[in-house]
Amino acid sequence: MRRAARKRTTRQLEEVFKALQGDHTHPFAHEIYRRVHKKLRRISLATVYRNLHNLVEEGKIRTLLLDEQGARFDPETSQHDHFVCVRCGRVVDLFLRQARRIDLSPLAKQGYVVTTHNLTVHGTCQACVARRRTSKPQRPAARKA
Amino acid sequence: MRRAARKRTTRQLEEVFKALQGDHTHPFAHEIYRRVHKKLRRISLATVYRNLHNLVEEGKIRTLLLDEQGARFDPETSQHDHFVCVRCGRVVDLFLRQARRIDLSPLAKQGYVVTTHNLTVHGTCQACVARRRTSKPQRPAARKA
DNA sequence: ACGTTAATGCAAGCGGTTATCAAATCGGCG
DNA sequence: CGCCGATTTGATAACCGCTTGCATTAACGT
Repeated sequence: MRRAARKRTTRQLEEVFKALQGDHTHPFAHEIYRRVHKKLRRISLATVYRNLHNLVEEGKIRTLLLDEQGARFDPETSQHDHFVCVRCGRVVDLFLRQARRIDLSPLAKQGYVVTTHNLTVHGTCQACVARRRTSKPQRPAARKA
Repeated sequence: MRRAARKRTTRQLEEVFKALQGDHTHPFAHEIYRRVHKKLRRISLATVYRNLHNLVEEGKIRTLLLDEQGARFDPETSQHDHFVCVRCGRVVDLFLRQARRIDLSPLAKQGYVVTTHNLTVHGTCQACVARRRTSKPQRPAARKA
């Protein structure tokens, strides 16, 4: 269903946006709800979702679909990539110089119109490597895309 | 929940595997169910999911999480990338020579252990470009990761 | 301030996926 | 080859993340 453009700026929208500012943890909607709920006790999860979508539509934040756990949200809208730790689920921003050099011109020559591209790297983060043989995965190790 | 390794080979498993052989459309589970159901009229969707997971675990097929529509399955297990058409939802295999040159050694130097990486390109496919101004998107245009 | 109408909060609903469990079936063994 | 225990299946309910319908609340142009 097509969503109409936002027309008003509500306290709820502002708080959802603020909850993501300066955040680098790529939280899920329920975590953003948790944060905003501290300020606006009566806000509902549906409103958080609606405002997240509004912000995405306006290009103020981005949606990340990195694993089967659901959508994450990222206030960093510039082109960058992500590393997903398959043990703890942590997501880290990557700014790989080389990755930006991916040559998509063969696609253009075939008639494709490219709008975006995403690179996601899966593996084990430093912290989880360190405790690799001493503990179990933090999450039901995400199957990767 | 941890899944035990498969111990028996059933007709259902074989048909699920065969339904994907030679397929390049990256179907969803329900489409695979539809195909297998023609051969095994009594098979249930749950069995299709179970056997898809078995095959993924054994490395015979791959799971693709490309958009919010759910998991797709791919019999091509060698390293390759994907193009997703945001208008019609079609997924095309990409074998980009340049993409394979992505240098992930900076990650290794920081202590990350890289197991896989996926590049997904979003845009409009040739067919959809051709009819761009004459028709509407085939699907509720997928938000991209 | 007022009124219009968008946005919210709540709860029900939805779609993909997974769990439950009795019944069917696989396959090793006699 | 048929038996029997263990695995897998089929049917269905449950689950989980997310969305939607609707009555109520609140932006904001006037």
